[in-house]
This record gives sequence, structure tokens and C-alpha cells, in this order.
Amino acid sequence: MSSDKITIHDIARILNVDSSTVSRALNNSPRVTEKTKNRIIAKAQELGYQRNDLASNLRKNKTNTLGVIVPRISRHFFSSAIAGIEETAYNLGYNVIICQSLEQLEREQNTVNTLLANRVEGVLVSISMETKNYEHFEGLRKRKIPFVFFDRHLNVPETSSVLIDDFQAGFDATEHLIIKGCKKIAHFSGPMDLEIYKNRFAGYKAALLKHHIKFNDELIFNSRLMEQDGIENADKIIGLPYKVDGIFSANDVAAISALQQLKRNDFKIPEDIAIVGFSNEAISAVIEPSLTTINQPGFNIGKRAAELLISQISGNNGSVIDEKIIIQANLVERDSSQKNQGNK
Amino acid sequence: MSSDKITIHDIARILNVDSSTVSRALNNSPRVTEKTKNRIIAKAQELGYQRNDLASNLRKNKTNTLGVIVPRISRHFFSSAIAGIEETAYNLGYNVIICQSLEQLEREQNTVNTLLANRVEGVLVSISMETKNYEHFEGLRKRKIPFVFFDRHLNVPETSSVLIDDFQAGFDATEHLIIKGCKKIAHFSGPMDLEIYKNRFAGYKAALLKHHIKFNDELIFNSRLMEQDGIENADKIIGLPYKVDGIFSANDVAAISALQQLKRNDFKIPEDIAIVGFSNEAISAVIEPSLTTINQPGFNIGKRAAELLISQISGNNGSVIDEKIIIQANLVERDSSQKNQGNK
DNA sequence: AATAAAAATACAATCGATTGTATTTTATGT
DNA sequence: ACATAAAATACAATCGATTGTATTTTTATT
Repeated sequence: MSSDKITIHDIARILNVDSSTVSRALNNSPRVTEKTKNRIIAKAQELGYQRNDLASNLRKNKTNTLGVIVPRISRHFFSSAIAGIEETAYNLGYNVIICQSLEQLEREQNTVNTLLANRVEGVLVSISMETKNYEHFEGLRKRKIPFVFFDRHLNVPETSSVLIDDFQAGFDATEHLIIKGCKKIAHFSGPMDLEIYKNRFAGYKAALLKHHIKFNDELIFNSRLMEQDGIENADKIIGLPYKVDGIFSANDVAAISALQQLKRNDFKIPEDIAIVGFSNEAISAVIEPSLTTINQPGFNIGKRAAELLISQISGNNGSVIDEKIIIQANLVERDSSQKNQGNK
Repeated sequence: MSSDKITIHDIARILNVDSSTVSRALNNSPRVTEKTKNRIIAKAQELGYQRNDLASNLRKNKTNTLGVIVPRISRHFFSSAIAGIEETAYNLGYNVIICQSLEQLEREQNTVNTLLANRVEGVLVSISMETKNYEHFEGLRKRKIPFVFFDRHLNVPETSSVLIDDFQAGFDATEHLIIKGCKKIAHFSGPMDLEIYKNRFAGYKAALLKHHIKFNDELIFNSRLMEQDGIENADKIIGLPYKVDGIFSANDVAAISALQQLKRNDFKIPEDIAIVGFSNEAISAVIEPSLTTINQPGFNIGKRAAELLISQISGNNGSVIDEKIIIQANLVERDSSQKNQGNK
């Protein structure tokens, strides 16, 4: 009946055994006879006993819990990554606490403290756009709690991360535009404190260099790559005294809003301006024209990151671990970049 | 330095006070002098003390934690709802544990147990497509842990839920098609164990009735409304000996894949067949033609559900609570249903 | 039947914080 | 300076489970 707060002590009292025996029986310890084990399990079931993990974890000094910090759950890349994390965690018997920073440094700091207070055994982080340094992760380091950056990371030594090769991807995206015949290629970049944006930008520059296209500072547009930013960038491009014929945007959100804004201003995509985005959001496949972009396999990144983290938790050999896993990110060619190549 | 596992007892020993004083100081109790409070807080900071919430929660018998169970985090509606839940929870000082059922009953049952073991104080649930009854939630009821269904719910008495008016929305969607001139309207329905699909279907039938259109069983397509289902439904419609001129799909996913399949088979949307979906996924706005659909305000639903749950937790007056909140869901008219009305 | 060895169970400390009660310290008034 | 009230702090039990050690019970051996 009233299965309100049944403890092992209640069961012990009823069956006239010690609570330690109940504990061992429920944990299937070989130290308890099959017969009493069955009695105890039956009674526990009858009373609707449910272990108190707070007490258990406190005593064992082990929580089997991972923390995850992402900027925003509702972004498709992150929810996919979380799905991958969850999958791995679930299979290996870990729980997951998910926190959002909402791109705010202060909330990111708070979540680290919450996770510490909850004694998570490891943390997976993709940092906010406001995060410029490492400080608030020091607490994890001090307490020897392993953590792994995925995607949005800080370039600190002795830290593991699961990333895509943003330089290569940026290079590929830009070279693709060049091959399609673009000469004046703009780049929408994100906050330069974030490694991913630095690297995508570097890839862009390297591709220009390789193909002997002069780098032009005026064609670099810095923003937080939100929807509004894409629109504003598009307006700036329209206002330029010369013709831009390609855009490589460091994310899809800005690429798409720019694409729509350009369409509204009677630019033909890709004939007038070819566009390549980054992330392969779900929208990108169905927008018209469909958006050429870099596919970031979120689920897979989350999966690998969780695997790496759990392996570090398990083999806690005190030594500092610094492992980088690079996941393949591939260009998905769609319509927004299929420019007529030359005029034969 | 080694802030590994600093406890209030460590601080107490160092400062030559009792651990109870340390506890009270850190919790800003008026029973401790400002002077010692400051000493203690300073020392705690110096040592990098971080409260162990496991111990604290165990003792207080209060976790300030909510559980959330959704079918799939990566579905936009759910991640939006979670964002709304998080927002409310964060503001009111609650933590949130998020679990996915992945549409599997077994996993849903497991998550309930996990949440119980973690002593959450309330649970927000949107059930899986396999969930047909209430059993596995009985444990919550027994332990007097309030829970609130949102969106996908079971129709059990003495249970609170935050829903949209699926009947009305189904009615509106169907009537909209009728007004646009459709005479033979197919309906893609989901598992009939779920109230939401029952109600959307009922709304569909009511609209037909009102406008004197005969209900035709052949035009009802039951499935789990996945991408593949939409394609198959479209094929079946194509194969019918008579012409279908409208589709009301109980979700956007199936509506969109059907739309694309029909396009591939040279049907003109909306001229040949008008389509209305349900949920207003992000894709629906950018697909061509853009999809008319019912907007379900996920963030808002999550927010309201969390508020309702927390109010029930706070006012735990033992009495059973049965509160239904109906959130407005509105038709978003887009291109997929703008059929030529008559031929004047 | 006596004794050793093995098996089953009981005892008791512990994890880290909280909190009601008891004790010590400080302040107040005469 | 002394009694008393008030303030500050210390003591000790508690939350519920786990686990090393001690004790009791059973089994095996001669």
C-alpha cells in the first residue's frame, strides 16, 4: 500500500534480518543465501521499494552520472549530439544531466557548479559564444573530474576534445566555391574567441591562397551568426560597390537568412551569388534552393565524445589526458552552389 | 591546492569550530555571527569547497529536481518544450533531469524508475507511441510525486495536463481545406492509443460532418507518422481509383514526406492536392511549397507545464489534483493549401 | 560427538550535510 | 561583581544505503 518511503530498514524489520543483508540481497551479493535473497526481493517488490540513489551514491562515492553543457538544446546539432551522448551513456549505465548555457557565460559558470555539487563523474562541454577562457572549468580540473570538449572548444593544453577538422572543412567549402567559378567570396564568421570560427576562417584563407585569389578584408563579416546577422550581412553585400559572387558562411542559420534576403532583393542563387553554409541543419535540405553545406555528424560526435569521456573516467590513472578525436565532416553539395561553370 | 573532496568537517577542523556552525554559516543562518561567518566563507572559498548535494538532499529529503520524459530530444517540438521547462525551473531554483523514451515503452518504464531513484519531486511526461496504459506511472502516484502530462497524454482521471485543443485544431485544419475547396480529404493519423491522435481525428470528422461531406474510411491512413509512412501513404493515395484533393496529416513529418513524394509523381501542390500538417516544425516554413500547419507553441507549453508542476509540488496539500490547461494552437496558413477556390 | 572450516548473517562505522537540543560565552542590568 | 537573559556555538542524531569485521550457524571431517 503506502509505498511511501520504504527503506531497506523497513524490509529488514519486517523480515527479521539485518539491513545489511537486505542491501546485499538486493544487490545480488553472493554473501546472501538464495532463499533469503528471494524472501527479501519478494518483500521489496510487494512494498514497492525503490532504492534511494542519493544515499547509495553518497556512500559509494560514485554517481554514474555525466554532465553535459550545451549552448542551447533546441539547436539541431546539439540535440543530435545529446542523443548520441545519451545513447552511449545509457548503454554503459550512466545517467546524464543536461544543462544549457543559452550562450551566456554566467549561466555556463553556474552549470559547472551545479554539476560539481551533483558530483558528476565527467563533463561534456560545448562552450557558449561568450566563453573566452578556461577559468570556470578549473574546478573540474582540480577535482580530477575528466571533461571533454566537443565541437565548440577552447584550445587549452591537457584537455581532450572531439572535433571536426574545421580548417579542412572551411578549406573544402571555399575551394568548392572557387571551383564553381567564384572570384569574390565573402565569409560570414563567428566570434573569433572560438577556435571553430578561427579555424574555418583560416581554411577559407588557405583556399584563397592556393588558388591565387587575393584576400580582401572587406569581405569578412563578423557576427554571432544569428538569423538577423545573416540579413544584415546580406544587406552589406548588396551595398558593396563591386559584385560578390560567393558566400561561405560559418553556419547555416546565417547562410539561410542571407539567402532569403538576397532572394528578396532579386538576386539569383546560385547564378548571381553561390552560397555554402556550415552544419547541415535540417532546414538546409529543403530550402529552395537547397543549401550546400558542411555536414557535422552531431549524433556521432556526441557518441564519440561520451565514449572518450567514459574511458577516461574508467581508467582514472591520475595522469593528465590530452586526446583529440577528429571526426570526418563532409561537404554536402546541393543547389545553392551549382553555378554555371564558365560559358561553354 | 588539493580541493579534492573538501567537506564542512575539514573546514570545521581547520577553523576550530563545529561542522554544524560551518553548515549554518554557509547557508547564511542568523544563528552564526557575521564574524565567524566571514571566516568560514573565506576559508571555504580558499579551499574550493563545493557542497555535496547528495548528502544535503538526502538529509533534507528534498532534491529540488524535476524529471522530464520525452520521446526524443532531437524533435524540435520537444526540445522547444524542454527549453521552456528549463527556463521556468532555472528561475524557480529547480534542476531538471531529462530522459528520452525513444518511443519505446520499455525505456519509458526504466526512466520512471531512474527518476524515482533520484528522488525527483515532480515529473513532466510526454508519452511514447507505444504507451497504451498508465501502469508504469502508478509508482509516482503511490509516492505522491506530482506529474503533469504535456502534449502526448493519457486520458486518466485525477491527472493534470497541459495540452492544446487537438479536436479544435483538427477541426480547423480540416475546415480550412474544405473552405479552400477540397471535397475528398485524406487523413494521416497516428496510433489511436494516443489521445492527441484520437482528438485530431475526431476534429477531422466533425469538420466533414458540419460541411456535409461523407466520411470515407478508405481515406484514413494509420501509421506512426514517420518519414517513410508519409511516402507510403502518398503512394496509396496515388493508387486510389478516384482523385483525392486534400490531405490533413496529424504531423508535419509525414505531411512533408508525402508532399515530396507527390511532387516526384508530378502532382501539383496545392492545385492537385492541398496539404495541411500539424506541429509547425522549422522545416515547414521553408519547404516549397511552404506547409500550412498547426502551430504548437512548444516553449510555451513547456513553460506552463513546469509552472503547473511546481505549483503542485509547492502546495502539496495531499489532495489529488486534476488540472487541464489548454494552450491556444493556431493554424498557420502557407502555400500548400492555397488552392484556387472555384473557377470564377 | 567433537572440532575445524565454511557459510550466512549481524554489527557498526561511514559517506557529508542538516537540525533540534544542550552547553558555553557574551552582554545587560543592578 | 554577580545573577540572568540572550547570543553564539557545540553536541549528537539523522537521512538511507554500503561494506569491512565480528559473530553465529551450518556443514564437513574424522
